Amino acid sequence: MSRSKPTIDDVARVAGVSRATASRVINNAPGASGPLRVRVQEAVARLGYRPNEAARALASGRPRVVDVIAVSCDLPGGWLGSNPYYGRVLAGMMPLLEGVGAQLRVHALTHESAAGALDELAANVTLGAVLSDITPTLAARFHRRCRRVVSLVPTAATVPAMVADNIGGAYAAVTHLHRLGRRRIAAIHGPLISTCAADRRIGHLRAAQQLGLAEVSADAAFTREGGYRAAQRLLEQHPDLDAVFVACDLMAAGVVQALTAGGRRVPEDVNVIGFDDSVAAVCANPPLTTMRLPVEEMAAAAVRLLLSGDVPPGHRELFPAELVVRQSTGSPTVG
Amino acid sequence: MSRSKPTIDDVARVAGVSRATASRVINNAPGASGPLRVRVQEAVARLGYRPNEAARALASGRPRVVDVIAVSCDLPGGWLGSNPYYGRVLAGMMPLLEGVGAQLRVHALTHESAAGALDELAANVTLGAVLSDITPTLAARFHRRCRRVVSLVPTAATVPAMVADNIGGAYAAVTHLHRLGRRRIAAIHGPLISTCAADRRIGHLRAAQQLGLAEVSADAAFTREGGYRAAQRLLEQHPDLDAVFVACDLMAAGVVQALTAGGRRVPEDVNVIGFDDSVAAVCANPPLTTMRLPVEEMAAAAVRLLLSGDVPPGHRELFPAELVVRQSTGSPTVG
DNA sequence: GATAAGGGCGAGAGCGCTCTCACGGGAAGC
DNA sequence: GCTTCCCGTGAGAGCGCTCTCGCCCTTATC
Repeated sequence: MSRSKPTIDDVARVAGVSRATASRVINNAPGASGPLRVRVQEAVARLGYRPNEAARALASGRPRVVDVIAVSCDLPGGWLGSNPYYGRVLAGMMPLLEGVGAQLRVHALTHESAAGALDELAANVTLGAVLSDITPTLAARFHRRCRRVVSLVPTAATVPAMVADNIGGAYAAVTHLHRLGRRRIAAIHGPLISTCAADRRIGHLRAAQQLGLAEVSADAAFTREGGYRAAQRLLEQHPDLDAVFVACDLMAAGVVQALTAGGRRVPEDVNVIGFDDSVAAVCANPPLTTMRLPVEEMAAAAVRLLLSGDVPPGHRELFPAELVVRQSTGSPTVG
Repeated sequence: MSRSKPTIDDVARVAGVSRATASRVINNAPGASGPLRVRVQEAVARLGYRPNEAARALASGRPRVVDVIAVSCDLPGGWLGSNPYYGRVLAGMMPLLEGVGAQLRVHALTHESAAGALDELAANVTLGAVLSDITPTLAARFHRRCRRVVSLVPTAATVPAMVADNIGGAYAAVTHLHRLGRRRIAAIHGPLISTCAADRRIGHLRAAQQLGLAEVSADAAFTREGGYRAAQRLLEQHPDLDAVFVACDLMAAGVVQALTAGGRRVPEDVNVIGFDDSVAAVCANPPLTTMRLPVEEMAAAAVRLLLSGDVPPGHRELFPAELVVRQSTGSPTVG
């Protein structure tokens, strides 16, 4: 049937060679040469042959797929739509995968469905999985079932991870505000379930203690609304605050809005510093000073480790957070 | 070997049934019943059996995978990291795919590599492909090679599409500004290569003509920087403008910043209206009035069509853009 | 000139699963 | 009590590919 897609057998027949030789040529493997190579290539071109991924995966036992897994609190995929952070993860992986002809599969799970779904996923991991958001317990469980996995957030010690220096970043952020002469520095932290948020909290507390600052803080979800409301609360309780350290840019954008709405000028009256350097930081007005996380680099490093085939348990690389100064802390820098 | 993963044969042996029956139970297919069902399920649980996706895909001839394809101008994946729009596409598809146990594969292509890569992809499309960003030519080519495809942007007429009413939305946006009493309305359009941008331009021009407005506009890339610079240019040439229609929120966030930097108050001096209702719109300060596109719904509708199995060429559904009023056009609404 | 060594090539056995088909036994119909 | 039908079950043939073998022909070695 000319209707159905050509298979490698068709190619072999047309080229007048065996299926094995056709396979060798198609995969650029040694052991076939000269005129046969050309004949096979011609046949491929003539038939418009494209290898079937599924068959290739089954026969070789190692499909070329990297899975990205995020466990979020709410709707499956809710995070992807609202938090620009995750886009950077995918963006960082893409060029590398492109290079080796691997594919990217995205899985968004809710906490309820996570346990079962993760087992299912673990059984079908091929090149490897990247955990972009997950709790330590679930990560450890996943790692127990599948070794080819790298986490992008701090988790159990055994799980290989490419993690940002959240503690150091938060510490540096608070220190920066202090250096600018701010003394009544409040903090808005993320949800406790997030290990990133927990680390940023630690960094903040450490800095506050060392600098002798009062520990003024509020908790919020990693959303703009969360930041907005937390800032309102903070403003009520501490109307004289002169700086806010916010654990995520999305929240920080809300904080700036709340401050403006509350009659404060940013940065003149109150300095704001965010975290992540996501699109929310540059879209805020004024643009946010923030701690840039090399998310793309971390994601790329995770993929590189997975592609290397050797993912030692406990392997951990720490990526520094870098201060990006924009206008929300008083710099004249303009985008 | 207890080392290697259990197969369906192992399950069948342990359960004391045939492979066929095991398959029936595992897939919830009719034709197996009573005690056998239980025995198979017990065996599955005991062995920790998980079906192999690749084998399943090969044998059934229809792997459960939906591909999302975007062709961007720059780096592979660059768009994903910088434009929150695409996250919404993925988020919209996720719940539906979850429901049917299908997977989501993401492909980010550059214009150079697109042609060849698209052919490759078209040959391996299974449940279907969603084109989230592509030129009409490439879309038509893809559709010629693979019918199971839906575009989320306006393309060639033959390609099935779930598209937003970009023309009507832009028209409504400009009309809204006019209704607020604004008369010196400028526009910032997106790149010509984007059909969405082209349609929004048409809508703007149509409204400008009907309302008797001067056609003041600038072009920019769909980025915050692009919006910022275009606004600066516009402000130089037309310092008296009192409103700006911007073809995308990301640009609009930059526009607000440029206006603020140029000493204009938003919304008092200049009204700004964006497009998309992305995270950039709510992060901007003041939050942006914008034309909300039901991106998630469009993406979901695309998936639903693909899952239905019947994707008639030329099929097209138009999704209305909805005005979301926030502060950048003077409303007192606060997030 | 005989034997060893090497490399190109094809035959064929799976990879783990789905699905068709044929079989057999119990219920229904006469 | 015999035929007919139906439904639960198992045997087995692939799905399209990779990869191991072993064959055979060529080249190197003594």
